Amino acid sequence: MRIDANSHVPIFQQIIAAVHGALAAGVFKPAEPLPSVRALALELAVNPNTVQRAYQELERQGLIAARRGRGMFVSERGVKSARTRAEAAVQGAFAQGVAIGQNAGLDGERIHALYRQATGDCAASLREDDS
Amino acid sequence: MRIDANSHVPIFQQIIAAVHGALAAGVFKPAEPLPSVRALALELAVNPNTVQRAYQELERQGLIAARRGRGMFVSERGVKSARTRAEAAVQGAFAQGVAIGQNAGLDGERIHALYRQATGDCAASLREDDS
DNA sequence: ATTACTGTACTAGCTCACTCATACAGTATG
DNA sequence: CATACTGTATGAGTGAGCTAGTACAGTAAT
Repeated sequence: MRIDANSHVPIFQQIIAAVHGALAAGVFKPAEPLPSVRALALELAVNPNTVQRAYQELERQGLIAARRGRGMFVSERGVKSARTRAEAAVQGAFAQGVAIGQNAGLDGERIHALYRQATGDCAASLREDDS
Repeated sequence: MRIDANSHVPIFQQIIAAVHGALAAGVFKPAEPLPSVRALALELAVNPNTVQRAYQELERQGLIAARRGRGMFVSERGVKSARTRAEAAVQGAFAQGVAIGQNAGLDGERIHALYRQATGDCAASLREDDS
């Protein structure tokens, strides 16, 4: 997991997004443990509380469950729920794009053309893997 | 023009977005004057400086031009530029959606299905259950 | 010149969010 | 119990960003 300290996106949100993706993609299976708060904090060179904040939000979303003294575990429906959330996020992004286009007076055909361009140009949006 | 004071989006950005949309949609024509800083501030019940900040950004983007003592005017290429910007924003939103989907391991077909849903359900972009 | 409108610059205050240090609480293992 | 690991709570510090008050500057009509 990589964190961009220079990003305008808060660290804890980057962690949330990373776990979201990992869960949805099947990197973590249900009932599997996640890295401990301190271990992940050490790896990312951030404060344990920052990781805790991310985990707390993920728990609130029902993706993971905390067992005091044991660790954080992927909840039973965590993987499925993460995928559902990912789909909702994708759909939300698309809907936002459509809304912007409609607000600017673009017709449906033009908007659809932009979608085609975006799908063909999606490799450009994967510039998340820094060195 | 309507401003949501309770929104987490800064007022000046809401103004920018509104003018963007109005320009792209043809509400304002080139060389036409925009509402004065103070008039718009009064209408929106905000500080003139907040409007000024929005106008300043719009001028930096080349959409409008200020004439001291006269007012703010839509620049010659303002409308066209606004439409270009809107299209870029739409495409960016689509690309982001695709990126999220791919990161979550969704295949192209599933992503495309979500796009279809979004086009039919664009009101869903006002969802905000998680941060 | 006066008046009333335009945009602009400077600065202060204020709020909010992120991050972190520290201390507390529970579990497993010897 | 002692140790070493887990997660959790609290409060402080810091910094950034938004907003607003006030004063300055240019234009135009009376």
